[in-house]
Amino acid sequence: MPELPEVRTVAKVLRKLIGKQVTDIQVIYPKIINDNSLDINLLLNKTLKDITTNGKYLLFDYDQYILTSHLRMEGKYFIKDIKDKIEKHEHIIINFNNEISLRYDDTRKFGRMQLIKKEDIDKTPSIIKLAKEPFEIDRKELYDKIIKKRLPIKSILLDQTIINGLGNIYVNEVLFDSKICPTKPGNKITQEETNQIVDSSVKILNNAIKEGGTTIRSYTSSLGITGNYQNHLKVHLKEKEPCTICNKPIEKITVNGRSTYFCSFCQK
DNA sequence: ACCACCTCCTGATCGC
DNA sequence: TGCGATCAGGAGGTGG
Repeated sequence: MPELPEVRTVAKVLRKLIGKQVTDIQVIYPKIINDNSLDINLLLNKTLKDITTNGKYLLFDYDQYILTSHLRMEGKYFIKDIKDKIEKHEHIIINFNNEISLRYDDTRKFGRMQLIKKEDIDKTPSIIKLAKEPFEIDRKELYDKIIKKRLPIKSILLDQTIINGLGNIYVNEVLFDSKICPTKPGNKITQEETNQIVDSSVKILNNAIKEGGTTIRSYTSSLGITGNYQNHLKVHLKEKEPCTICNKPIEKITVNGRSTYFCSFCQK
C-alpha cells in the first residue's frame, strides 16, 4: 500500500507534467471521484502548476483548483501517450497538451479523488483533520493524544489524525525499530517511547524516501519505476524469518484486523 | 470521546 | 484439477 514515501516518489515522477495544459478528461469509473467533489471537467484547459503531498495525499495544484488524490491500497499513476489503449484498471484519464495521457490505475477501486477550490482547502475535512507528518510533529502533543487511548499502539499510529503518513508497512517497521510491542495499549506508552517512535519514523521514512519507497505487490510507482526499500524491511512480511537483532522468529498476529509482524523478544 | 464493526473491491490463495 | 470461499486492507460511516 502506498504510504508517505511511495506517495512522495509518485509526486516526484509526476512533476514532469507541471506547466502542461489539460486537453481532455475521461472518467471511466465515476466512484473514484468523491461525491462531494466539484465536477472534474472544470479542469479542462487549466494548467498544472504544482504537485505537493500531505501524508498519503497527492495534491495537484491547478491555480484556482486543487485535485486531491488518495491511492489507498493499489492506486497508481502511469504517464502514457494519448493513443495508447486504455487498460482494464485505468479508471480516470487526464490528457495534457493533446499528447500526454495521465492514467489513474486502481485494481481494487479503493482510491479517491476530490476536486476543490483552492480557497476551500482549509474547509476540506479529509485534509484538515490530518495530523502533522513525523518530521514536524510535536512530541508532547503526540504523547497527550496517545495516552488518552487504550487501543494498541499499532492501531493508534495508523490513525492519520494522530500521526500523518504511516501505513501498515512502516508502522510495523517503526515499532520494531522502537522496540515497542504493537499490542501495547496507548495509555501505557511513555513520553520517552513517544519520542523514540518519532525518531524511528523520521529515520525509516527518510531512508524509504531515499530508496524510492517500498515495492510490493500492491505498489508500483509511475512508469514502472520501483522502489528498493523492500530490501531494508526487518519485520514486515518476514513471518518465521530470524529477527535481525536476536535471531528468534518474527511472529505474525492480527491487531484490530491488520496484519502485524514483530519480534516478541525485542519488542516489549 | 472512544472504539468495534461494517463497507468498498478484486486478485491471490486456500480448502475440499 | 477445479471451483467456491476466504483474505487483505485505508478511511469513512454507523452505532453502542
